[in-house]
Amino acid sequence: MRTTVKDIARHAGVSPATVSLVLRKSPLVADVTRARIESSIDTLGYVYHRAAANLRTRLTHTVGMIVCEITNPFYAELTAGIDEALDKAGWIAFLANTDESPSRQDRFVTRLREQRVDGVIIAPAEGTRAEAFTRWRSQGLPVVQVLRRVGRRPGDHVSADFKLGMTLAVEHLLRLGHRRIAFVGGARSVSTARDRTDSFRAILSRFGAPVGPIVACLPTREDGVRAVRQLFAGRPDDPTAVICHNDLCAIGVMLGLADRGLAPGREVAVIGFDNIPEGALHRPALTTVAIGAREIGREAAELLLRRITSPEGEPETIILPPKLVVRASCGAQLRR
Amino acid sequence: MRTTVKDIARHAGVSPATVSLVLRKSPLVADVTRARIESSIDTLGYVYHRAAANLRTRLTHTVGMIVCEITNPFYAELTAGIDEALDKAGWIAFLANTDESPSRQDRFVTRLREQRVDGVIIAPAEGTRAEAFTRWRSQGLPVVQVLRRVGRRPGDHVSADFKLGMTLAVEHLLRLGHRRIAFVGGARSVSTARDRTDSFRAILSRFGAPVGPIVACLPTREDGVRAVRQLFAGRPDDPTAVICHNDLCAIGVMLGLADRGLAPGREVAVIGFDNIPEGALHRPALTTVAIGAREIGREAAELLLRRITSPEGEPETIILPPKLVVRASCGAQLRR
DNA sequence: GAAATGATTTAGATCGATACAAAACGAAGA
DNA sequence: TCTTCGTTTTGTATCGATCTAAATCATTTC
Repeated sequence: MRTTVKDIARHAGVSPATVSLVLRKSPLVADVTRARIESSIDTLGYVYHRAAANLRTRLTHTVGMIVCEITNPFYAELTAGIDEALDKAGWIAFLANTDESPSRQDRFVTRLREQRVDGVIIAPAEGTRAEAFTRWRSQGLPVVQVLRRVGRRPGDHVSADFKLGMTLAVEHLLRLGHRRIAFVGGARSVSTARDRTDSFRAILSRFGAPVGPIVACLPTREDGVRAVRQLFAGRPDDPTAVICHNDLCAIGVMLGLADRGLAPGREVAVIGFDNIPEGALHRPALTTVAIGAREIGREAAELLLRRITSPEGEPETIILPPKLVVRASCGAQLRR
Repeated sequence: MRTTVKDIARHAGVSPATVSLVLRKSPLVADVTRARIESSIDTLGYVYHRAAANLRTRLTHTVGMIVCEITNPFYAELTAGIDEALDKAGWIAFLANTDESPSRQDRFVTRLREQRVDGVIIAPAEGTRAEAFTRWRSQGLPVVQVLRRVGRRPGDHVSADFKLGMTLAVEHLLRLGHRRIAFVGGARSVSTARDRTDSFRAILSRFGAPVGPIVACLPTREDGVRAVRQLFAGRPDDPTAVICHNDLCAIGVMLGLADRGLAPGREVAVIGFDNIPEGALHRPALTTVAIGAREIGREAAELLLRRITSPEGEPETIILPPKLVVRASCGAQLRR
């Protein structure tokens, strides 16, 4: 039998209502009474039963965190950022890893709503339909999208400026003299992939440079290795530089190049996106467009908490600027 | 105003009690009635309020998952395994990332107990005191430790047989003819580190081989690089093989060796622990003692669910056998 | 046709806290 | 001494489901 507010009340010789006031740190209670009750709480080893309280207050102080792929270091970092910000505010998050399955994602959202989470942060699984978001919103569930964006309707969203990131990467390569620049990672049906592909094309054309080949690639090291085989034929018009959807493929591409006897960073420039720790220590060290995953996580958590306290506020879109981190894989040091 | 059991009861022309029976899939309800109620549930768009139900049933169908370092790919994989098994059983987990801080860990446990989780899976932060576990257990909170083990008291625990793993690694190197084998990753005050260091010593002595130097190293790539500087002096009695606490340091060691002009896999053999994806694609590919992180996660989740249903059962210790995955970094292919 | 049986359904208390309105108290002022 | 007023405390209904024991109801049996 667990100790409850009633037990404490009896022990301290007051009413349950007063105990409740103390628990909620209300200023109404006299100091002597408060002290007495607090000592009762200690001696009885009471544990606050938030779920019971929630029944009346309608706030559970919990949120859901739905991630498409927790084993990707980038998303691991994102969840760490979310967790950090929530912890600071005294909240806590359910984690659900969808592994890119929209049906798992649906199931999780249902489960989270049953638990009455106050809101959800979601990096949508590939194939999520915009309809899902309008449904959740119509059910009064605050939802913040991170990174990927589904649908056109305004909604809370935290991401990075991938267009700017791509501009930085392309400009950098053009400045280094590259004219045959390829993009690896095109075809996926998520906004973050489309953003990058589109702006890759747009920026190259804007600079009057030829738009190099675009090769589909999953965001994995393995598929990066594979993409190299598709991209390099050993002909004189092979690309001299490759921009990759993310660091995982970039690392794959570097491995694939090395397998083919092409030295990344010397014979072919490689640039990734994300700036995962692994890239900094790879040889050659990976030049990359740094997307602050932890920071995006923090911002998303803070935005969600704002939205929960004011559900009727204007939707916010927070786009953080990326930074180009120049290391060895783009050959910049070399040409100096 | 949310729809409740009462609303459904009114709509279907029955009592709330009957609706509750339908929600719990009780066989007591007549088929016609059940159908009618289910259609009411659909038309009213009812969402089950699990938290309210929990108040009576004492089971929340939630667990806590406390991880010491979510950004380590190994632990990311572990959480994916836990999440997978819980999902299958219809449960869901809170995630808390302690970043190796025992005080954060304490705070999280308190918060989880307030949420009345039915149990906790924990990879304890470095510096966790055994007293914490006895406290939690005395409070009736089922706790399963994963990997690291704190204290000597019997308790539920899922891990891998690191001693066996170390044996496999050492035997392999001895068979390849190595006599000067070093261990990188000694000093941390967690059981998984002690296990490895101790059995490193024990096994080498058992085989009558000299026990090479043991160098402290954090489980990061960076510190692996640093350890190399400490270990290799360019003298003839430098080690010819290095076994590392985990794959992250092993990769660091390989990078450090390359920086020094020593080819890992040819001039120095390197073996890690964990088998994270990154290692398979590193060049040279990393030979490693594979610890099935996802599987350990699944086992831990299943064990916790068992413990929750029978709190008085005997504590279980599940130790999964590791496997040596031979790739290029140990030079095995070379010597054939 | 009454009694017994089994299948369904339900009233009402309950889980553990909070919200609200009202009560008790003590000090100050008339 | 009696009001009045501000401070503190409390009784009771409530959140949304479940549990228990008891009430209906439809059959079957004698």
